[in-house]
Amino acid sequence: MTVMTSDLGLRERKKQRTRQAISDAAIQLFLARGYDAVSVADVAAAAEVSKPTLFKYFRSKDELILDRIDDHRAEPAQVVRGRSAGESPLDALHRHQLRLLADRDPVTGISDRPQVIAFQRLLYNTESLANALLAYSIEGVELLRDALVEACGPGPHRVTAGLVANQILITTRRLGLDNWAQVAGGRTTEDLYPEAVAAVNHAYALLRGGVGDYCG
Amino acid sequence: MTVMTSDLGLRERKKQRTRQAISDAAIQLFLARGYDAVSVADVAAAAEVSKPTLFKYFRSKDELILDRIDDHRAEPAQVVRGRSAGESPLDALHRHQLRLLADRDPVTGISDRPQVIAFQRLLYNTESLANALLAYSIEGVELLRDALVEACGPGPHRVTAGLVANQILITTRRLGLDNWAQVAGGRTTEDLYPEAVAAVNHAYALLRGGVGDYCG
DNA sequence: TTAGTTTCTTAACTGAGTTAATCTAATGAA
DNA sequence: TTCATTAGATTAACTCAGTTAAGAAACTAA
Repeated sequence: MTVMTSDLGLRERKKQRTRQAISDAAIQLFLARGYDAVSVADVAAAAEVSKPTLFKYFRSKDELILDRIDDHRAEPAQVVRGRSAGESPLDALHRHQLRLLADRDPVTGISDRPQVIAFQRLLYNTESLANALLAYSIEGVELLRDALVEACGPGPHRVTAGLVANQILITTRRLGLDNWAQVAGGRTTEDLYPEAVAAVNHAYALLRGGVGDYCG
Repeated sequence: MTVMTSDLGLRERKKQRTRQAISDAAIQLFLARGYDAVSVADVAAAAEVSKPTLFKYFRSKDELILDRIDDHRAEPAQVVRGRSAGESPLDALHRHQLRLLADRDPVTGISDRPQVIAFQRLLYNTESLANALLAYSIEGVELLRDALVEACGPGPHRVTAGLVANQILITTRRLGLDNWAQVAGGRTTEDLYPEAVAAVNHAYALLRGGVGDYCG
């Protein structure tokens, strides 16, 4: 007679709890003392597991943090593929970006939740994490390129779709970084939100119409 | 009576030779056996110095490689600042890019020198190096942004110049990566060169005129 | 309950990077 | 030339990230 508390077996539930315990201990310690001042041994001890166990759940120290970031890598490609009939890929991505902003999604760099702010500070102030995040943010280029090719063809040149995908992703990243810089500088979310919307609109206008008007 | 062999003292000359010896040993071993299969201790031994000495000359294992890459980070900003009267920043950058290509500069991804090809393979096939390279390639954004602001003003929105700088640098990187992929796939330089020129021209047309024509 | 499997711990290891004490050798002034 | 100064190197020992192997503990299914 199995207990009905969960669909998964006890073993699976324990694994989930262990993973969560490690992750929680890591975030808490990193936020309290800083990434570099905390060793993985400290995290393991706080989570009451051994070091090898920690590395069975997380591939590296970086991943203890990066795991907490919602995976947006495949999103742009999905947005392009899932757009409504008659909508252009760029319109769909633009609309999606405004949606994320309205939801105050952490990727946009706009959030007033203190935990989120502290977490982002950790991310952007730790070199190895910031580098990993940059790599992460354009990891989806090929996916987006494929989606664009599907939607619009390869374009007039072999490199077109890839270049466009790159521009879109780096622009998204920059917008997020820029908002974060403002928030880190003390701006409030309410204060910043209209500007952030305008920035997204402006960025998409740049993408669509080019930078020729600005700087020749 | 000082010997006239060099302007620098013996001590300084020895330092230069030591640095070179470490760098040479590192590249040679990495190319022969692969980055991960060679330890810094191996490099130090081959260069006949101690490990702490190695780390006095190079901050990390990565830097043993990255040190060999010509520093192009400040170049875009310099190109913009040093452009001839009447030339737009984008035109200057475009021209500069074609110049690098004509010179078969390694950054362009086009080179038929086997050493360069082997070196690039090492760079792009080693995750930590590829990540570092990505970070490196857009490290000059703020410099370029400042140069653009100087040349064209901040633009119609707070974020404009930064977004444009980002797009230019990521585009340059992508062009290089794309060329490298072709070379790595067996294309010859002569074969590829005209395409690469066309790609640069196309990329700058995209930057100038936007992607709107391609994908809405 | 037990056999079989998965997961955990312990202990010891490799490799990157650092630190402190000690030693060597280039330098420059007497 | 000589010698004190000082920059640079070495040795040895250390911290920390990440891995491996052997065995102990515990969930699962019968």
